[in-house]
Formats: sequence, C-alpha cells, structure tokens
Amino acid sequence: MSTRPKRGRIRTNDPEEMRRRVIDVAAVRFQGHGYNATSMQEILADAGVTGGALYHHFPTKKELALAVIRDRVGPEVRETWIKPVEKAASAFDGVKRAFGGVARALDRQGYVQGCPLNNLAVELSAADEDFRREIQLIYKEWHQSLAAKLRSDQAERRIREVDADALATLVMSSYSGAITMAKADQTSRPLRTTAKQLLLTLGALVR
Amino acid sequence: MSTRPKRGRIRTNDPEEMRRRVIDVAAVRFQGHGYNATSMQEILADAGVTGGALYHHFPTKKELALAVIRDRVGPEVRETWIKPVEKAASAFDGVKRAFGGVARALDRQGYVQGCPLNNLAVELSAADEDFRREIQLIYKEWHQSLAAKLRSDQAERRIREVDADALATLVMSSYSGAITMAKADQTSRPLRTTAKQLLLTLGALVR
Amino acid sequence: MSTRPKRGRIRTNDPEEMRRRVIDVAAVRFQGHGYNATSMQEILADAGVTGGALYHHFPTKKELALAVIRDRVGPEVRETWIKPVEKAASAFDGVKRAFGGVARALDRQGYVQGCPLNNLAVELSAADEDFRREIQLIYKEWHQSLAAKLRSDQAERRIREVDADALATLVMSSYSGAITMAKADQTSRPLRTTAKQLLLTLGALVR
Amino acid sequence: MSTRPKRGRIRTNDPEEMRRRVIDVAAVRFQGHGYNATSMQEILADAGVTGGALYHHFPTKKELALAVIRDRVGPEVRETWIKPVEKAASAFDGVKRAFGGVARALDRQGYVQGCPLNNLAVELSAADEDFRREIQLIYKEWHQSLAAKLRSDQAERRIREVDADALATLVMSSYSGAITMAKADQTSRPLRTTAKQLLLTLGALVR
DNA sequence: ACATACGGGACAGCCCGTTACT
DNA sequence: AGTAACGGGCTGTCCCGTATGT
Repeated sequence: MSTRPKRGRIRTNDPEEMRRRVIDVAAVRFQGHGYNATSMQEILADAGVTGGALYHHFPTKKELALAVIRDRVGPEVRETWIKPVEKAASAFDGVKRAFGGVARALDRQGYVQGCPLNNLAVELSAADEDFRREIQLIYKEWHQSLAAKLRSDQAERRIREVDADALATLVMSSYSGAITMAKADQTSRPLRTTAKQLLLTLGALVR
Repeated sequence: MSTRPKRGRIRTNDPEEMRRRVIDVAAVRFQGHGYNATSMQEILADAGVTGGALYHHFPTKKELALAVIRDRVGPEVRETWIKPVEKAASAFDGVKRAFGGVARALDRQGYVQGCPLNNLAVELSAADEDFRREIQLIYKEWHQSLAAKLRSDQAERRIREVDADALATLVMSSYSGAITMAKADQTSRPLRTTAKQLLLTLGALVR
Repeated sequence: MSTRPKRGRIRTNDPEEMRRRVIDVAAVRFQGHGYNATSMQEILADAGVTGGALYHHFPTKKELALAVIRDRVGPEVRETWIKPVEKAASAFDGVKRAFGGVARALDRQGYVQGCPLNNLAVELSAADEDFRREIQLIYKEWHQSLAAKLRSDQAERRIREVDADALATLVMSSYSGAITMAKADQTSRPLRTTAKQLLLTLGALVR
Repeated sequence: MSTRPKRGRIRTNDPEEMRRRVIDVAAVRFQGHGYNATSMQEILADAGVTGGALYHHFPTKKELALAVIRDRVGPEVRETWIKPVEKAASAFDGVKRAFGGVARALDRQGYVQGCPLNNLAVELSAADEDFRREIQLIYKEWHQSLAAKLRSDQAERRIREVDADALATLVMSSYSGAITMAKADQTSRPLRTTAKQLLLTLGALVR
C-alpha cells in the first residue's frame, strides 16, 4: 500500500509550475514548427510531463494553443512593441526601437522563426474562429497603442495631421510583412530595409 | 463475360491533365487549410485520383507542394502583382491596381484565406530549406519587377529620387502584412487601409 | 442515457495480460510466416488489441520482435534443449532427448514451421544488428549448456577427451541445419536421420 | 510521328541480357535482405529496367524468385559443393574443400549473408509449396552427389561401411546449420569449428 | 494532481501488378 | 520488346483524446 509511484517520474504536485512549463514548451514549438506540425507528444516529452497531467490542465490541443496565445504571444507583443512605443519620446522613436529590437534579436538567434503572432495568425485565423478572435484581440491592442502614440504626437504638435489609425495600420502591416519576408529570406535584411523606408515616411511628417 | 475491367475505373492515360487536376486541388487545399492540415487523402478524393497515380507523379507530399509553389503560386503572384505593375503607367498606379484587385477579390469571396505565397512562406520557409528556396525565388521576382518599375519612373522623371529597392521592399512588406491582418480580421479593411496610407507615401514622391 | 462508453470495448487495464497476448500472437506469426511477411494489423486483429494499446507497449514492430525473441524464443530454446540436456544422464542422452522431442513435436503438428530461433536468425541477423545481438545471446546460452554437459561427462570419465566447445558447435549446427532441411522437406526425416548419424558419432566417444 | 522514346532511357532490345540483369540483381537482393524484404522497385531501379519490361519477362515476383532459385541458387550450390566433391579424391577431401572454400569466401567478404539456398529455404519453404519444391530439388541433387561419393569411397574400400545416405544428410545439416550460426555470429568461426569437428568424424571412418 | 493504459482512427508512403501505348 | 501511366489496397507509425487507477 505504498503511495509512491511505481516507476521513475518524480511527482512534484506543483500545478502552477507544471502549467507554466507546458505552456512554455508549447509556445516554443508552435512558434518553431507551427501548430499543426507540433504533436502533443513532442510537448509532453519536452516538458517532462505525462499525458494525464497535461490533459488535466488543458483538455484539448486547441485549449492549450489558446492559452499560449493569451499567456505568451500577447505578452510578447506587449514587450516588443507596446511598451517600447509607450515609453518612447515619439511614435517615430517607438517604431524605430521596436523594429531595431526585433532585428537585433533575429541576428542574435542566427535563424529566423518569425513573429509568433504573425505565424499563428496566418496558420490558424482562417481555420478556427476562436483562434481568430483571440489573435485579433492582440492586433487590436497593438493598433490602439500605436494610434494613441501618433495622436499624442499630433496633440503635442510634433507631427503633421494624419489619419492616426491608418498610419498605425501601415506600421503594423509593414512590420508583419517584413518579418514574413525575413523568415523567407532567413535574414534580418527585409526587416531592416522595411524599417528604414518606413521611418523615412514617418520622418517626413515631423515638423 | 464482359471484356471491360471488372471493377476499375476507365483509364484515360492523360498525364498532363491528371497532373493539372492534382496540383489544382492541392493548391486550393494548401491555401485553404495550410500544408500540414491538408491530408493526401483529401487531395486524392477531391481530385478523383488513385493513390498509385498520385504517387507516380508526386512521390511525396513535399514534391507535390513544390510543384504547387512553382506552377500555381508563382503564376498567381505574376498575375496579381507583376503583370499589373508592368502594364501600369507608373509604380504608383501599379501598386494601386494590385492592392485594389486583391481587395475586390477578397470582398467577392466573402471570407479571407490570405495570399498563397504569404501563407506558405510563413508555414514552411523556416521548416524546410527546399520550400524556402522556392518561395524566395518568387519574392525575388516580385521585388525585381517593382524595383524596375520604380527605377523607370525615376528615369522618366515622374518621381523623385528614392532607393528603389528599399521602397519595393516596403511595398511588398506592407502588402504581405496587410493581407495577414486581413486574414486575422476576416475583412478586406486592413488591406484597404494599408493601401490608402501606402499610396499617400508613394504619392508624395510624385513631382 | 447509459453511462457506459458509447461504442467502445470494455477496458480492463491489465497491461501484463495485454502484453502477453500480443507477444504470444506475434511469436506465432513470426514463426509461421516470418517477420517481414507478418503485418502489424494481423497481430492487432488476432490479439484483439487496438492500435493505440499496441503502440503503447511496443512503439515499433522491431521492438515487438525483440520482445518476442527475449520472452518467447529464448525460453523455448531453454525448454527444448537446455533443460533436457541439463537433466539428462549424459550429453549423449540429452542430445538424443532433445532431437527426439522436437521430432515428435513436428510429427504431431503435421507440418514443419522450423525452429523459431533458426527462422529469425536467418531472416534478421544480417539485416539488423540489434536483432543479431539478441539472437546471438541465445545461441551462446545454448552452446554453454551443451559444452558444460560434455565437460562434466569427461570429468566423470564417461567419454573420451574431446574439444567440448567444438563438439557442442557441431551438435548445434547439425540440429539447426537438420531442422531447416526438415522444413524444406516438410517432414521430420532429415531431423531423425541427422540425429541418428550424429548420435553414432557421440556414441563412439563413450568408453 | 517519330518512333524514338520521349525521354531518357535507352532501349537496347536485348531480352537475354535484360533477363540476366534482372535475375542477377534479384539474386543479390533476395540473398541480402530476403525475399519479403526486397521490393520489386528496388530490383527495377538497381537493374535499370522499367516495370513493364520486368513484368514482360516475369509476370509475378514469385515467378522471378523461382527463376532465381533455378538459375542462380542451384548453380551456386553446384559450384560450391557438388563440383568440388565430385572432383575430390575422397568424400573427406570434398567436404574439406567445400567448407574451406565457403569459409574463405566469407572472410573475404567481411560480412556474412549466409547461404542463398539456406536463406530461401527458411524464409519460403513453409509459406509456398512451389518454392519448397524447387528448393527441395536442389537439396536432393546435393544429397545425391554426396551420397554417391561416399558410396564410391566404400566401393573402393577407402572407408568403412556406413549408411551413406545418413552420413550425407549429416554433412548437409551441419553445413547448413553452421552457416546459419555464422550469419548470427557474423563470423566464419562456427563454420570452421563445425568443419573441423565434422571432419574428425569422417576421418575416423578412413581405414 | 497526476500517471499509466488504452481507444480508434488517420497519416504519408509504398506495395505488386495491370493497362494503354509505342 | 519495352515504356510510362495508373489502379487499388495495405504498411508501419503516429495522432489526439479518454478512461482507469493512485
């Protein structure tokens, strides 16, 4: 009547930690190979977790992916775009920092996996409405932060009048597309070139 | 005692047509659900082709996908971007037409599947070098056509001096990103907004 | 509104029994048709086991075959050769019993499938090193038991001096070859004839 | 209306040569991986022949294997056993030469694939009566040549009276088993040891 | 909370053989 | 005599999810 498990595995009974580990691994894999090309078994093995444990926390693969989007992809966009822009002296400056930060990160890694938001948006948003909604929320937050910065620039008369929403969209579009092209090129060049040319446009608005 | 095959289908021995049918179906599916989410069986059934026949023409799924990229995705980019730009009076005009054409197509369809090049680039170019190379070729062709148009505009003094290559990259980036966002929005709006704002930038160059 | 599974089978969660059933069926099939001519589906169906269950216990066909060699072929050689020889009054007697036992078994069955060790050794030991190693272990154990018996015969001066290792090898060779020829003949005759002639040789050693 | 083939392959129109090439390749593969583990496609590719051509000469895989047995395996046994025994001064001498020849051949090759007759006998003779019959014919021929030599030795009073048929069977059994064990050992040792010990037995008969 | 055992069904790829055609 | 196109069916493996048990 011993209570210890029959074989190997140590049982930690730390649900928070387990959840975190699983999501971390899943985030990395979904980012690296995509959602469909990643099997639950890969995640299990990598996280050092058994099926029972995982399915206790995440009843389906989809549920896990939604958690990844909410708890990892969202925060990452906030970290790489929203915060830098908010802290920056101007929208121009914020965009420059964000692009630059990502480009440097790509160069450090040596290979280009692309942006998690972009990857999942392309792979999943047409296939499943729940995924799409969750992804869309992040795009919205991102867009709002950029538009807000542009509007505050205008309010403080640092730049000429423009359609802040449209310009924010252009910034996001060009970033997203650039990172896709960087992935196809396996180089940060498209990202850097796009940044340079986009900043020329933004710079032209400065009074 | 009939002499026709007992339970088989009628054989036509028309390899070209069979190849065409398979690639067509595969192109649609890869575009709609992505490469990994599409099973060979789906393609078989949809194309009305047997396993043996398909295997004869495309020994692996990858081989089929490479054929799709070469024979369907490439031509489609040529049709929607390269030709319109070439025929247009100016780069500004070409970009406007291309964006407009795609936006109208999206609205006609009712749902947004995204751009085949973009979808496959995101899903496959980090996972497999052969895919990446093939995709990259299309990007290159697209970029060259745009840059060439910009340079000819400059040569004919229709626009101010700019870095044609960088500007072409920006156009491609913003288009690619816009279509991704349109997919996440299931609406042509991000595409139209991006187009509007991008064209403002291009318009500013016109003398 | 019953609470039992809608269409599934009853689950017993008896891994030992399930493993046993699968290995039993596999052993019979590998013996009857050979490893390569036996499909996993045959084994599934015959053992009344689902793919998932089998995959859980034996991730590959090879793994299953290794288990068959260890848990069925080895014991069978022990039963038909090693134990009879150990229990026998002399090596001569042991060899006689072993050959006789197998010959009688063949006649009872009506058809000759050969010796499992021999069959797998021929089919697999050149193709895969892991198989070979596992098979070789059984040969070694067999050889040791025979040589030990011969040496004890010599020690007790029941037989003349001979190279016990070499003689043990000859016994094994002639048995293995005889059973192969019995298979080709579908008759126990080659086995009986070989036994008779081999025992003449062994008998000549008796003082 | 040109008559030349559309693509690559050169057409030689030399049926004899084609047949020979196919059988050669098949013999090597059946010997190396076994009948069931060898695919027709491997043979096709290796022989540089198309499916149609092969199936023109051999309607089924089985038919091809039967041809291999008749035209390659049989002759090889004749070459390695029957002729050496016939030419030898005595049965003792013939057996010595045959074993020695094979052992040297194994050492030259570096790895042990076993004896083609033995391999096919084990893999196929229980599964298919046609194979068995064809294989059995070779065993019979082999047996007759050995028994005849032993009888002529007796007639010329070189050896004591023995049951020539039984002794021939023992020789064949021990050779067959020895080569199987050599395969499992991936060494010529079991063959050499068996030969040594068997020749002691035969030597004891010499007057 | 978590681990093992298990259910079914799908996956890409390969099999042997045949048929249309030159 | 020989080629390429093609027909179906089957292979081993792996999938996601659930049930049982501790």
